[in-house]
Amino acid sequence: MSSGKKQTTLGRFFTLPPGTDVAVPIQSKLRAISTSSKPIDNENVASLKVEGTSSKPADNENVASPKVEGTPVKGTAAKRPKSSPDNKRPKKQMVASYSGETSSKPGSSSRHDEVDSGSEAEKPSLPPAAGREMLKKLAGDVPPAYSDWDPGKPTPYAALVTTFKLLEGTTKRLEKISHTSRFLRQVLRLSPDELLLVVHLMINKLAADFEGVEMGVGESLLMKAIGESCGRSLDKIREDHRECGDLGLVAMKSRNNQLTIFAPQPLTVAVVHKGLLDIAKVKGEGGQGRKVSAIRKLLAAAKGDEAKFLIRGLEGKLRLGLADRTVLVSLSSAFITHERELKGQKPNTAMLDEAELNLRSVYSELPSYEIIIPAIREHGIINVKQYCKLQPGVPVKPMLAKPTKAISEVLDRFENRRFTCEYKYDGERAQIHYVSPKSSIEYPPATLGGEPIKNLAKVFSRNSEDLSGKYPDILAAMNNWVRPEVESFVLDCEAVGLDEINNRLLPFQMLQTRKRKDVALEDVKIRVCVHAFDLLFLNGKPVVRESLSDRRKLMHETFIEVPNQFVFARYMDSSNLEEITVFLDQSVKDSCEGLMVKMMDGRESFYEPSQRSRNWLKIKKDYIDALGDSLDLVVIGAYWGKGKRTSVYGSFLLACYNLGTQSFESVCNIGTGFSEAELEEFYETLHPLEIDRAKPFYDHPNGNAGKPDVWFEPKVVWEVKAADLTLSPRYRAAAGLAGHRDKGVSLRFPRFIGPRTDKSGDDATSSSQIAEMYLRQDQVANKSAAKGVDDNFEY
DNA sequence: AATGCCTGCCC
DNA sequence: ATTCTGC
DNA sequence: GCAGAATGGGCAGGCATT
Repeated sequence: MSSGKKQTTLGRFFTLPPGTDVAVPIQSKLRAISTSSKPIDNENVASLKVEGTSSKPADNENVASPKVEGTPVKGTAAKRPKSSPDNKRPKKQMVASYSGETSSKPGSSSRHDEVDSGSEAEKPSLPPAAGREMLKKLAGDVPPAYSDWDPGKPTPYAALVTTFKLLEGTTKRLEKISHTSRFLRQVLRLSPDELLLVVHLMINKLAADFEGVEMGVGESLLMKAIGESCGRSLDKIREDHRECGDLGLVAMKSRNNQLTIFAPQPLTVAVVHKGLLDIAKVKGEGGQGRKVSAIRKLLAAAKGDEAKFLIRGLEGKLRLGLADRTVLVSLSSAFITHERELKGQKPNTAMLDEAELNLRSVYSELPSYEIIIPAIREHGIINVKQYCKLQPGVPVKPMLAKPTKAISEVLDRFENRRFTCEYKYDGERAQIHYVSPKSSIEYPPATLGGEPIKNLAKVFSRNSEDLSGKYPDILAAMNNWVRPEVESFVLDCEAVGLDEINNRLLPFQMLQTRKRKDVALEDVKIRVCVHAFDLLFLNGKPVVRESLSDRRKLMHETFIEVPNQFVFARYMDSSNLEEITVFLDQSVKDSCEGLMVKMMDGRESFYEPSQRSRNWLKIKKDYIDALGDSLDLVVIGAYWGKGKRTSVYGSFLLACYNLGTQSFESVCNIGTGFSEAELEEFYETLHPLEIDRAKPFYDHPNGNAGKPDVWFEPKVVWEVKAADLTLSPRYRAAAGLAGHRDKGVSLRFPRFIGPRTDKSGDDATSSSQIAEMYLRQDQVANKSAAKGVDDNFEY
């Protein structure tokens, strides 16, 4: 199933007004292939059960191994192979035609493949034929999809929406880039001053993340607005939403059924942007009502698909298969093509590649379109590098890590390279920026119309939010650990909660209770220790293109460790499997999540997230098969899926079994780990088990909040994995047994591993086992060991 | 003033 | 966060 | 392997309701 298909897939009972082009729901087709809907209630099912309950052809790999009864703890659960590729049901052919376009051959590689293929000296070779076709399109042989508006006049919102529709019509990334680039070029040609606005609407942002502009609008308010705007009841809207899994579609449908008396003024990109900004700004008493009426006003001016994308934008999910990274590439192509066009020429492949590499590298240092776009317009995409450099005040996108399933995988990947292992701390990412008042350099403003930066101390989050107001303690202590001669720096760290009494790190759940806004130094209750692991900028110069080995050295020379305030992340440089294993174990004992593994030398160790964002590896115990907490839980409810999960269950409510009270206590929802085929299958097998209401022996809060859309007979059991067990205000599992009067236990990062067809509902993991697993955890066990009896301690 | 619901943001 | 999927 | 889109628990903060 591809994203393009999903976006246009509608619910089972939902129909659109005539003239709306929408793909046939795949589910109906897949369901026809699926045969058996026999409930899984048989106790004596042995090895062949999996086949009995699915439409899969016989396949030796699908034999579920029997499992020791009654021991659903760590690592004992039977492993169930995932469906092998040849099991997959035939996929629907995608209809992705637009103006005579022939799509490129499947399997053909693109120039991006070439660029990413990883050699140290990467000079892309010529792409194969299909790629060249695409490049020609990028270079502008095809006329714009939306006819030109008057130059200098506002960009019609309809033009953007036309592009969005084209994007929905294909799953191919190169085609998406082509459409996007073509439209951006049109904007550059006709209304260049609006390019920034357009790009912002494409990535669905109103301002830089660190400016803290919040929409304050979610599903609830949107449903209200759509209902009011179209004169339909909230219940009707909810019903539609359940059926088509997308509020944008609901809005479009509702508007199309509505008689419009006055033809509204056509929306422009600028008007929409301003409208959204105004909605975001609304605050205070009666604010929600004012937000709703502002949304209504925008909606009233929206025609057809405009309503769909307006609402999707407000919901924060455009579902275009187009996000930051693809826009970045499209933008580079648009600029170079536009620049060449002005000279009556076209860019060749090398130029396109150069432009892309340039923009990626610029964005890597200074991820702010607000600054980059005007700079490119002024200096050209080839020269812009000199003008846009990493600087304090603009948060860098952080390097991320790829999960690895075994230490041996790490060794394979980094074979013959020098690498380092660092503790992976369980806190909050903190990118610390600093410019000393004594600094001789003045940095450009971080935003359009902002002040130049002379003196600054800020903390940014993993997602570039400004956390300075949350961590006044970090900022106030900086003079303890920054050498006085330091002029400026950007430092990548993890802020971790500190238990000073026991001299340990606090669990994340504890750190989370810190206040967030405008915290005064005296009000800090949870102390924090900064664990620094990388240096991105020092004394006026970016160091992201130095090797990690050099960056680390610089970092150690520049800062002073102060116990419990500022330390360097603990690390070990070894390629020895056994030593790494020991270090991993040690990290867990020290309240960490596992290890980060990073290359030490060469290009691959640079800090360039837009070039290769997942160049680091992470290894945690629960990634390793046969390690980590595994539970067998009963499916007692489900929620309707949205977006690409429309018309199947998108997530499920799971429970454990309390042997004493003979009741099923809710543990968690689960929504990841399923293949699309499995989601289809589970809809088939669970739908017949739906019941009107919760069983009296289901223990789950009564409120509307966590109530599933449907309840089930307690028959189906699944194996589920989690990183940790946590105290829960919301779930009932082992309530009271974990040493905290009313709180139950839930799972951190739960994911689906496989069905346990050999188990019936009351064979599920029991409440007491869950309590035991919770109490056994290092952080819980060690805490009371150190502190003495401490069972009434409340988080 | 207390409670409940919603949203955004951490992981 | 974790996981799956098309390219 | 990337990029995108599904989905998790749980907290503070802000508004609405009682």
